[in-house]
Amino acid sequence: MGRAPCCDKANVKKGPWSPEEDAKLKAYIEENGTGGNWIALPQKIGLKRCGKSCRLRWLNYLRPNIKHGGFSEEEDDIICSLYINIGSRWSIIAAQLPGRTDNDIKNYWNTSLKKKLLSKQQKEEQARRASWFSVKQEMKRETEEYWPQQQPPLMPLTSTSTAIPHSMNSPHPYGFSYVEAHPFSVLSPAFSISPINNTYSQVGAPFQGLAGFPGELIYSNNQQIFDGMEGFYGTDNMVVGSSSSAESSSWGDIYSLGFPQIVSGFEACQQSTPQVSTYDEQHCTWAA
DNA sequence: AAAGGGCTCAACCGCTCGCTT
DNA sequence: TAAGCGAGCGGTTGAGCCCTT
Repeated sequence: MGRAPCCDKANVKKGPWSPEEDAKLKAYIEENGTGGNWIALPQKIGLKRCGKSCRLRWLNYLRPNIKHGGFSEEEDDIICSLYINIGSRWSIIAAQLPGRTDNDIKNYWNTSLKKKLLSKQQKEEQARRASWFSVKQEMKRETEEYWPQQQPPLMPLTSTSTAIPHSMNSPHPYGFSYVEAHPFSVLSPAFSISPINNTYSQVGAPFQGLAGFPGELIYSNNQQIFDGMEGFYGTDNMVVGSSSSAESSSWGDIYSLGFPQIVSGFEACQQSTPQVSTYDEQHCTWAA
């Protein structure tokens, strides 16, 4: 058996509110308050409306000090920042913006702000890729110059690799990880370079690099990959590895603009059994 | 001037949460 | 403890407006 309806649907008016209805509702609430019972309220004032509809009308339109439209740059920044950190929790976001309703912010985000943010991120990502490309070339040069012949073939520096900045709580907060984006099903090795200390390490046994070559060698398990993204987007709430909710798919939309290979790769990775590459010292090769 | 496609935003729907009995 | 109920929330819809052709 389904849930009982909150009101008699047959005798309830729907659609836009008339000025008379607005006036009745506003006058009553200003004089008596809601009484903590929205369901009973329309009957008390003779409105053929659902209690939920009255509540919505009051909260989103009739309530004093409501601001409509004309969002400022500062408000945009607050909304974007909160959305990135907590997702579509509109009521929480609205609580940070006096005079704004959750419905208003939700509409504004869906119609304007999302597009604005995404285009901004695309531009920033283009600029970032351009600057990281030169760093990658420098790394390749240094690798070829310093790395001894007998060492493992550490990092296939190819056109598909991607650089990701570290988070502030990373051991090397000002460095970045270098991730081979494809294929993700075979977890590819990755570099993580730090200007802070000049040592190499790797997941599993420590790896002794050459003195003076700054960085560390890691393998791209999920944690390492998303360590960089976490710092980049300023969130520590992101649950990596859980993509079943609608919320996380919207996160994917945002993230994919910044790191399209990583998001698509991560999704592919989730669907496959993770494999860890190991180095065969005898044959000087990596094997999955 | 008219058509139609896109956009905005008020309102609805259905779900979850928390309180009460 | 479980069921019932209302409040609150986020997703979605659709009427009306605006802009382009």
